[in-house]
Amino acid sequence: MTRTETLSESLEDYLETIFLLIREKAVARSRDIAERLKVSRPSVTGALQALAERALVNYEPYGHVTLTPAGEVEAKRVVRRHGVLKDFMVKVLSIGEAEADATACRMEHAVSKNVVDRLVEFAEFVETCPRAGAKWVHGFGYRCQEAAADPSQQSCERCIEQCLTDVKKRKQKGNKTIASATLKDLKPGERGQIERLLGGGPVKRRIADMGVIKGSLVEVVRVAPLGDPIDIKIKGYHLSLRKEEAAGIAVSRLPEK
Amino acid sequence: MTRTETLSESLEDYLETIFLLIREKAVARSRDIAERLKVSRPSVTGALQALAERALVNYEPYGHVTLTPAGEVEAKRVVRRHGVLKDFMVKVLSIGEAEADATACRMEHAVSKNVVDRLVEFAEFVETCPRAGAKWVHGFGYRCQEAAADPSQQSCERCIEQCLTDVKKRKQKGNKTIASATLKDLKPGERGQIERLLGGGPVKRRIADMGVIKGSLVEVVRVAPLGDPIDIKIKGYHLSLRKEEAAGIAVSRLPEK
DNA sequence: TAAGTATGTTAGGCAAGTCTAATAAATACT
DNA sequence: AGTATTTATTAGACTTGCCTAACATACTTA
Repeated sequence: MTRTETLSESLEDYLETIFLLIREKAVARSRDIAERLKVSRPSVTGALQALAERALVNYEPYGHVTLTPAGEVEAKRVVRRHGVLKDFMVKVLSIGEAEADATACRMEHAVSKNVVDRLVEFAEFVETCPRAGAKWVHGFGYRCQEAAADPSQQSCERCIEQCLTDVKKRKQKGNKTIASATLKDLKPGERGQIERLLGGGPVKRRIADMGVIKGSLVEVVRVAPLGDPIDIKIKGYHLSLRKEEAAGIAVSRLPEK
Repeated sequence: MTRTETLSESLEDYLETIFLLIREKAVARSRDIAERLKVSRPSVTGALQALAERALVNYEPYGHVTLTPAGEVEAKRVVRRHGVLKDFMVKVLSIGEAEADATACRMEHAVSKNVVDRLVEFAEFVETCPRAGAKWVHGFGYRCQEAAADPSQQSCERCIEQCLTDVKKRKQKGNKTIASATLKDLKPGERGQIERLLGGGPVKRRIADMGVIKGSLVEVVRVAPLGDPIDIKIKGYHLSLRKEEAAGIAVSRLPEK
């Protein structure tokens, strides 16, 4: 009668790894899990049994491992936390990929949904607001030391003026392009800001459930060979859309980072 | 022959708690440690023994617990990580005190010095750069939604213009005040930006060791009754300065958050 | 100063998570 | 098809970190 409601860090790791392996290689073999997690094979077996007991994976000895619906939900939550933390470290804090990944692995067990959401919002804000923007963020170590070194803060003034002209430019250009682009038109790696959700089908519900509002950032992760389905990332969530669905989401393109 | 080099999360927690208790109440009693950490008394004894084995605390049965120099160094590192993470969540992410504290408790074991340092730099940058600033950060959930809702981005433009005039104002006022203030003049809670380190004594070395440069943020945490010593926070480190030492650090006052 | 109470320690047990060594099943290769 | 090899599992041991119960020491105060 081992009825543990909370998932230990260790089990979260296993669940995450299983999810990612299934994504990547279609099946999650015990061997691969052990390798990724740097543990012995028997440890994996033990974890699998524990996860099965909690009804998060379908497991039987020597059989294939799959996630139950509940397990998938849980795994996605962990994966999202990991991704958000890593993204934040890489894009905002300018930490190297490898270190960000390793740190995210350890941090992902510690943060609540609330903190993750704030992190996403903040990162979006920083990358979106013309007063900040990706360039500003990446220069944070340099530009403002310069400003501090110069008490008259000339450089800050210049910097802000530059920003102001950027906004004006964007404003002019913006009015032309905004109406035309939809999510379907973006290429992998491109990012956009949501303008409107046309057609109120289940898609609208699905992404509205994630707290997506007008102005939220969306990134196209992958587009399948025939343009269908389209893999997107919104607010740290991954989502798969059919081509027609993506066509119903009006976005304005965002400049590459 | 238990020679473990790395400190477990659990032991880090004990070390941190001991350090804080000594700070607050002069002595760390087993009872209080147990209460803070929500563990039983025997668990504390066990942890104390483990820490003593690692030469981080001076411990003998029924005796007072003190930190060894090595233990103090380690404890300070943990405390700093905790403080930096919490500060970031509270000040930048606008997370509530309680949740930020609890989350920091769990995250503090996961982040490397590098990440902590970047976090500090970024938070300082955000709070210092006139293009961002505390007000901007706190409004991040609101101001830019407004901007996004309005494709012509009028509000952003206004916002930036406001920022520009702020800089001009600060520039005028700044030239008068900068020269006069030193760290000794700040009251608890006030923050300033380091202008110069006058006199090259050991203090200069001590704080220069922490990566403090011209422009770094400094916050006065506590001033003892007679103005000596002064407790300050720099780059997430806590430091105690004598009055004369503080007088040798020229700062420009920063507006309250 | 001699109970009586608060505080700290030892002993012993339990759960989680890991390991190695040995065994069983599945897959691959003549 | 039958052996070889790879892959997965069981068994058993160890560590960490926690607990409760019982015992030991230190402090308090009548």
